Amino acid sequence: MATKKIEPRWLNPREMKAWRSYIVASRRLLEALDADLLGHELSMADYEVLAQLSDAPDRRVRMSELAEIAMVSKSRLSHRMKVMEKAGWVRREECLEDKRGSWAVMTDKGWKAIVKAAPDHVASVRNRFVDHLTSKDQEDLAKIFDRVTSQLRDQFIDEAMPTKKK
Amino acid sequence: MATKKIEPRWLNPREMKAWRSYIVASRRLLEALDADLLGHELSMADYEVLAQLSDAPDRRVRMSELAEIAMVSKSRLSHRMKVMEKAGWVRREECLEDKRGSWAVMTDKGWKAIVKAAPDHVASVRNRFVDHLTSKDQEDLAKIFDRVTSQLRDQFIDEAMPTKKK
DNA sequence: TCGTGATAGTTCAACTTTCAACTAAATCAC
DNA sequence: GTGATTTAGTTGAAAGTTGAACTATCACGA
Repeated sequence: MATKKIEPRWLNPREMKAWRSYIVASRRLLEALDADLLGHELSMADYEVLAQLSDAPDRRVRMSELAEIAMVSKSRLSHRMKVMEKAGWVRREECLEDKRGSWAVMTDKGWKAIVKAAPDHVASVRNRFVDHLTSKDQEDLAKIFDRVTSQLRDQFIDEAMPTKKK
Repeated sequence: MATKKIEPRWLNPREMKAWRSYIVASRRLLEALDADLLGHELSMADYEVLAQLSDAPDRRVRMSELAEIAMVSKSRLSHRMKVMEKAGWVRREECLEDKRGSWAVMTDKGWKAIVKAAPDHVASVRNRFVDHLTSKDQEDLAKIFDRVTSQLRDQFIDEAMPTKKK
């Protein structure tokens, strides 16, 4: 790999400000949201898993897909499912269509847990974040971050297929 | 504690979109930035610690302050410092002014490591994030997230001192 | 100057996450 | 069909993180 030395383009003050404001707020925000969920014995990541599961048809999703939509690794999901299974919130069922696979299924107890946690979590998201944004802010923000996400996806595709050009 | 049952104010579609766009992009972004730093044997959190240390006068900061500005817990910092000390990037020195305390000091080797990592990290922050924002986006974003941070701080103060009103 | 409480920092144990190795089943190429 | 690859998911060990308990020191008031 040829390593041409390129003078780095440092961030100008405006760029730096945006980046730092974002990163600082994000860390503190996630921290606060996690703390707010503590009373329900949930982390943000576990909440996300349960929320996605509760949204799915019949409250059942294939493990791989759940990992994908809840944005956790398969391994991590596997471990967390074991814990949440012990808590009685979820259950795993074998998949008949694909015998390698399995279904993550939400139990009634899990449903009750997420239904109980959701109002507090939403209140927390409001208090800590959403209610401090104007409608315009919300729209701007969605636009910006959608752009960031789609760019990340494109870059990921590029990196995964280094032979394909562009 | 009186638990008055309040009908939760769910997020409307605009609010939900903003929140989800933000949370999805943030997770993916942090993931990508972390992956980009892997080549330098650094995580974002460790990078932050070293960056803050390298910015300090004489590249030395008291442990508590370093934990504060790098946004990690004291316990976590203590553990990471042990690792980074083993790597030869930092060193701890006893504090003469306050014998309970200690200084985190960056070594020459640590300085070289951060100087080597920084251009790649900045490029990564650009590629993944900053370069996809217009100047206006950057300004909007900084304003929004500064607001979020200061609100979080106010809430934290409120929670820490529940007797004080407002 | 004593004692009480706060602060600085580390450590231990419990828990969580990661990464690589693994099993088993599906799919593909010929 | 059959061998090679890919995919689904789990596991175990190593590494990382958390939170509480702990030591040592400092700071303050009586």
